[in-house]
Amino acid sequence: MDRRPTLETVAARAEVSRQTVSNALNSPEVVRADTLERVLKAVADLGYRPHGAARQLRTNRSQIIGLRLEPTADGISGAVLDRFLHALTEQAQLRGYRVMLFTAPDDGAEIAQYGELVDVLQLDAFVLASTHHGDPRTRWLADHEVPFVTFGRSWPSAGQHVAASDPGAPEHAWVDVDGAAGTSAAVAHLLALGHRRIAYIGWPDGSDVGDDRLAGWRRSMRAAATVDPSELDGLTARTVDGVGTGSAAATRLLSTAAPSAFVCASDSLALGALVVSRSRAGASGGQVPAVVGFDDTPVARAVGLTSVAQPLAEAAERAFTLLLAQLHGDRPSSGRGWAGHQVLLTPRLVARESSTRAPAAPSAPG
Amino acid sequence: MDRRPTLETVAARAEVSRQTVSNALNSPEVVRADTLERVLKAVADLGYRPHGAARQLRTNRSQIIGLRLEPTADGISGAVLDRFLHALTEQAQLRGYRVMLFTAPDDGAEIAQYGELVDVLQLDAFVLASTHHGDPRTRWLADHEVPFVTFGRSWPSAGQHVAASDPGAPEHAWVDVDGAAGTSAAVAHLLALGHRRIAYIGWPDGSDVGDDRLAGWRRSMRAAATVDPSELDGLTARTVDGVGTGSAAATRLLSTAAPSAFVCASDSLALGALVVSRSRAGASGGQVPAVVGFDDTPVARAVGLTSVAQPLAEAAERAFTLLLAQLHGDRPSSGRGWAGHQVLLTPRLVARESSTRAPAAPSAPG
DNA sequence: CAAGAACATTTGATCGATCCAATTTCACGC
DNA sequence: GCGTGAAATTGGATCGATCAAATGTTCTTG
Repeated sequence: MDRRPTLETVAARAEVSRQTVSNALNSPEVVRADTLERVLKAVADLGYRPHGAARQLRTNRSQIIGLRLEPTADGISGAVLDRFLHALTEQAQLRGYRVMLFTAPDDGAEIAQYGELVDVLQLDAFVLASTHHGDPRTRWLADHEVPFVTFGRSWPSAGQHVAASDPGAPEHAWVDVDGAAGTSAAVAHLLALGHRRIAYIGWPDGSDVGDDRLAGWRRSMRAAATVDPSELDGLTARTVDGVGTGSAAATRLLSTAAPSAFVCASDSLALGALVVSRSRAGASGGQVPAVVGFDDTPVARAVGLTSVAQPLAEAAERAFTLLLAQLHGDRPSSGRGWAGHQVLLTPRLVARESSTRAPAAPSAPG
Repeated sequence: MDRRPTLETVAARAEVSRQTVSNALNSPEVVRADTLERVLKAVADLGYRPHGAARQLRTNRSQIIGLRLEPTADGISGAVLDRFLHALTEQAQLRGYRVMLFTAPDDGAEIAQYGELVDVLQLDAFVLASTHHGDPRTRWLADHEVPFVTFGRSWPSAGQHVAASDPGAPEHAWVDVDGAAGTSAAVAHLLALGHRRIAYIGWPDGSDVGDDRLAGWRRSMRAAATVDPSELDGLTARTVDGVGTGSAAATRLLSTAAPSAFVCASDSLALGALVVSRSRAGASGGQVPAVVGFDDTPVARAVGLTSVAQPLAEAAERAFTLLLAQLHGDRPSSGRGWAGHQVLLTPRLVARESSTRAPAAPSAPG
């Protein structure tokens, strides 16, 4: 029964010292070419693999990053974080890191977990799902100088406006997807199909992400000017997320504002609108209103719903790159904070059967 | 700048030796009561936390279990593993373990990852998603004596019948959900509602899980005898998973076998059947066929689809318990293999609006 | 009250890597 | 051939815990 090889074992076989083997693996440039070759051969022959714990004990780095698994998001869009997680795991693996999971019922417990994970397992960094301004979690991490990135902007707290005059040095690194650009693209897509009265079904006021998506629709509609700006409010519905609520909102909008298309803040809402749209086809024999959702969840693919897809693989990659920069020594500059460590990605519209051409004469119903 | 406290630090403060502190934390029963108290106070005062890497270096245990993140399951049911993962993480955390993720494009790469994770990070065990008989992954793990559990039975390989005469000692520990019991419960539910002609929409032959679910429906239908056994084949549709294929199958069955209800192998198929059912209501004004899905995914909840829910939290808990047994020394017995280390859980039916009462005179349409 | 067992605590070695300083080897110019 | 500085290599100390065995303390008991 041979024990697993250690540095010492390899050293003996290559007839060099422990340290030279270590150098050959970690700083090959300081080892003479022929020695290097000999050492690497010994490593290969013995199938040597460094012992993580031993290395960690000495270097104080675990090569592990932590991620909190959110309490099962029961919306349809739970799959979003799932895909992000997958991409992140892949990225980490590719660059010599691993992802460790943990759970916590609330922010306080999450912070307690940070402490434990940093002290006991020496996790090198964390990735957080969306945070808000002044979040106790980001504060804790920053205070303890633990590198981290968030997926989702750190939105300014309610009431605090972001003005050009407010330089507000960024508090941390983040990666996010431009929701406004997404709904904007949805509007552009529908306009190109000939739609003019495009309604919006979104979430109640107060959600940063929701407000952002609404803003994109609104901006594009104003720019297109296919309806009078005063009509925009009438073309907007705001309701809690869900399929049923989506259906209700769509029904209401159809009877009060006669839109020929819906842009929705989520696939759940869109699915609700889609059901109403399609049933309308059979019932009144008229044109089926077009529907566009958000997040491109599996459901969207399944039911042929046009949806705005977040570039999750790229988000994960950029997030990890930002982490690496910190792990390699990047620190916030005193004046500008974490300026330059933010990435805003543009989502992509995936067109499917749910967004069809508009009726021939949309503004003059015959 | 104080360094973080070590055993030595605590020992000094409690005026005992290193080892006594270690004992106080790991085997309190060997430490005298008053000493114990003094030590624990010092631990609390200093906020001491053991250093994971140091412990691991000595004990050869990482207290980490590995789980491969599958390449994003793009079906609707991807959420199933997601919820299992969450429950597993929680369980592990509760019992002093952590979950580490990794990815691999295929079985070979997965095995390579095992090697790396076991050698370098000394993962204590693995949890695998469903496996088949003679799976190279389970063989590798067994050969290397790495504890593991699978979520999903190890089905006998094709062509090999499971007979009472074939003792076939179980090859490993597993936890699974009884699919047949699930579809059986669905049939019972529908029978209770007065349905007699209950059709089944499942996957093509060859999938173990699929065949199991079909068997449950078939068994219950034979037992109920509400239709002639010869009709059962006509009430069965088998198609690849998907919403569109589900719709097609439902339409076909409705015209050829006139069922009043559908039991489906997945929520995707069920969603397809549901769309057909509901449109039929409006079109022909007749009774809406009932539909039951499988997995109780978020979509089912969203659209009001009755579905069979897998007890994922319990599955995770049992899986972890089986792992712990192995981590605490359980080994396969020479004759009976891993007998006794299998858990088959019964799923639970979640009734929603999609399963309604049958027409008054189902067998005598008027 | 001494001898021996049972209990409590301490000490030194060890896990396998990296850090750091010391030492040896090498290349080059004079 | 030798001194010199740079390059290459080495050996000892160290990270912070647990193991194993030795030592010290308390409790029985004849």
